[in-house]
Amino acid sequence: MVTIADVARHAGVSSSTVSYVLSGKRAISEQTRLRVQSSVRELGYHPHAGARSLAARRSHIIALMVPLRTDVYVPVMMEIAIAVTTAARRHGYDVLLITNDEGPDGVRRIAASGLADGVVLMDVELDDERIPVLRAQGTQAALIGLADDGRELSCVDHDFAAAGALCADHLADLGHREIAFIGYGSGVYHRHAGYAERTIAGFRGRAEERGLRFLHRTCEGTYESTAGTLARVLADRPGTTGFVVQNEGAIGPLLSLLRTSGRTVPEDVSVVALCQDQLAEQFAPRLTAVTGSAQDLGRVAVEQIVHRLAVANDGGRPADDRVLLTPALTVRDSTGPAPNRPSPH
Amino acid sequence: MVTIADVARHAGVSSSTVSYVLSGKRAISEQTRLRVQSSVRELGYHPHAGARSLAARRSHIIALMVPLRTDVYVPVMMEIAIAVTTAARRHGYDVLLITNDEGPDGVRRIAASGLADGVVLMDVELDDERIPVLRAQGTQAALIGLADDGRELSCVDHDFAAAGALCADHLADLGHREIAFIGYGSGVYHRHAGYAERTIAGFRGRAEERGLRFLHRTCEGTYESTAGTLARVLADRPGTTGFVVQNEGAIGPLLSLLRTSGRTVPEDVSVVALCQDQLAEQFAPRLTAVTGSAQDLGRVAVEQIVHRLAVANDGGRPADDRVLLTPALTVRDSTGPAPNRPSPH
DNA sequence: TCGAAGTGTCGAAGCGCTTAAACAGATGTC
DNA sequence: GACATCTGTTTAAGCGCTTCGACACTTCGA
Repeated sequence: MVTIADVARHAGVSSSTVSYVLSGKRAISEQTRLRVQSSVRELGYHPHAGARSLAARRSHIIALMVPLRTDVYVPVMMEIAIAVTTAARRHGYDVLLITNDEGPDGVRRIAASGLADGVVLMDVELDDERIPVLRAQGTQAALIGLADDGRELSCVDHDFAAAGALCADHLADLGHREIAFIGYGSGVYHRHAGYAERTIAGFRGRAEERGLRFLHRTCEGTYESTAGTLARVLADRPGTTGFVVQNEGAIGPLLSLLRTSGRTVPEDVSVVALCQDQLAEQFAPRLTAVTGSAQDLGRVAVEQIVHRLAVANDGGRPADDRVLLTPALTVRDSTGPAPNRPSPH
Repeated sequence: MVTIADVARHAGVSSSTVSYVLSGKRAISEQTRLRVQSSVRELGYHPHAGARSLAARRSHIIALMVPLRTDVYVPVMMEIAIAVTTAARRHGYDVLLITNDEGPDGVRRIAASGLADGVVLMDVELDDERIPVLRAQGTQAALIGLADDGRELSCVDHDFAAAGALCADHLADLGHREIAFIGYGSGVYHRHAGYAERTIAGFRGRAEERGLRFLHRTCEGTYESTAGTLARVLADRPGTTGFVVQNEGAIGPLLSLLRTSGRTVPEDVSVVALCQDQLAEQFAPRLTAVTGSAQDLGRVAVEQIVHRLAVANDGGRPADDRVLLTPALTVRDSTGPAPNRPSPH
């Protein structure tokens, strides 16, 4: 193993000089700096992470707590996790992966052992039991999802309300008057999952402003469930010409079922999906979709933590910070003008 | 921060005694042990990870290198990552997430800095450039996927050849004689991705033994691509009554297209999928599928590393180890006896 | 010309832990 | 009763790094 002392010897300086060259915390002459840097390269020196974290009391590790089982679409979670990792690397941090089944104790363990300098929590619930632990330990954290009580915390999330409103606007603009909102399974709403509630609230608000009639129906995302939901929608509101789908699993079945029932998209009915663009592109027809960037979510969370750590390190008290990412609607082939046939009501 | 000295003082012993109680590396009287343990609990002591890794020269961290972009179905990757994490915790390890875009340098960095004791590599290619680095650094590793040269390495993967053979057997047993194998996009085969090649080889071998005629066609997994592939298959071999699908993205479109073209599943044609059970359950009809456990993949990889570390720590030289997990076929509603109508050739 | 201020480097303490070696006391052996 | 053995505990030496304070040297202002 190559140590800082080896580098120092090789460059003919003291080890503290090598340390200062590497950290940039003190002025070092150009000449010395270059000599040290070339020794580092030549010897393939990498500082020992444990020694560093012991001496500097910072591990340069961010913990990422992912939900074990989730109703969040898994590829999106993965995208966030990878974005967190690459963003962290850009700031000189590594990412420790921990699962939610460790619960609040996991947060305690990571923080108390100095394993991580900060924590990114995914799938935060409105009243999350990990949050009091963060406060008690004084651990820097960024939450993906909005907590009930955001005091002294950093949060980032999609602006789901805006996403819902975008859907309503788009369909209203196209002249649709009867809309069905196909949401997540009922369990998600019973848990009061923030993203689900905020989306439907945003949609409802805008739909009312624009004078739309609409129905909100839950759907588990399987073929059978989607078939049942669709049948009920068409029975209750046969004049429905617009669909908003938030459950990724329901999209394929819905398109299939609409086709089978003799409705063409977008001539007879329009479909707007709340899902990532990549998924929206995979269906036929390609779906008009409202998307927020999962990558940005991860990146912003990391930047929030890095900022909090910097402030805390300078003896400051990081302020709370709440970022909502604006979603975008991309028009594709699944939405068109409302058909002219008179609405049956 | 609570240190080992605090615990020692609280329990009225020396700090080395506390250390020995915690590690179990030396005999400690029952009485002392209990006293120390209760002090640990009372003070909420967690050993400082950096100090521990510095002194013991082991970080108790396993690095997990995930592919950045992949043709592997993302939820499967996530399942593996989570299985690695939970398995690692069971053995007292944490998991550091690193992305493949760091490449071989990433492995070097992690190993040289003592950040991780071992590395799990996902999505290993037949001739992977990270492997020479592992050998050079003497880093313990487990590969998920089979490397070209497995000397002194631990590998684990699904037995994709057996999975392919299972598909052939099942369709042959049902009396099908003309089969189409819908594979991954051509890029996957050009890269000589092991799992794709081994599956098709296993399928081909068994198909020939059982006297099946078959066609292997690539498919990118989008709706358009699947439509094109299916059209060509039906044009070339109109008598095809059995389909094997390996590309997760092609399943939905294929079922849709078969229905549209007037073929019912499983009365007219049978479909076997190579995908996880959870996905197979989501379609209508529910799919007969061949599955290997992604969780086992992660668990075995961790066990391999933990074992290698234990052997290496005792001064031994870990042997190579290659585990192939046996896949299972679950019969559901998408396969049935071949129809009686005479095959047109 | 002298002291003050600035610049670049070094020495050494110490971060919290593990572990080899020493040691104290009980127990067994001849 | 002297000595070896075993058990349980402590002492102390690091592990490789960061960082404070000291120091030597240069530059500057008065």
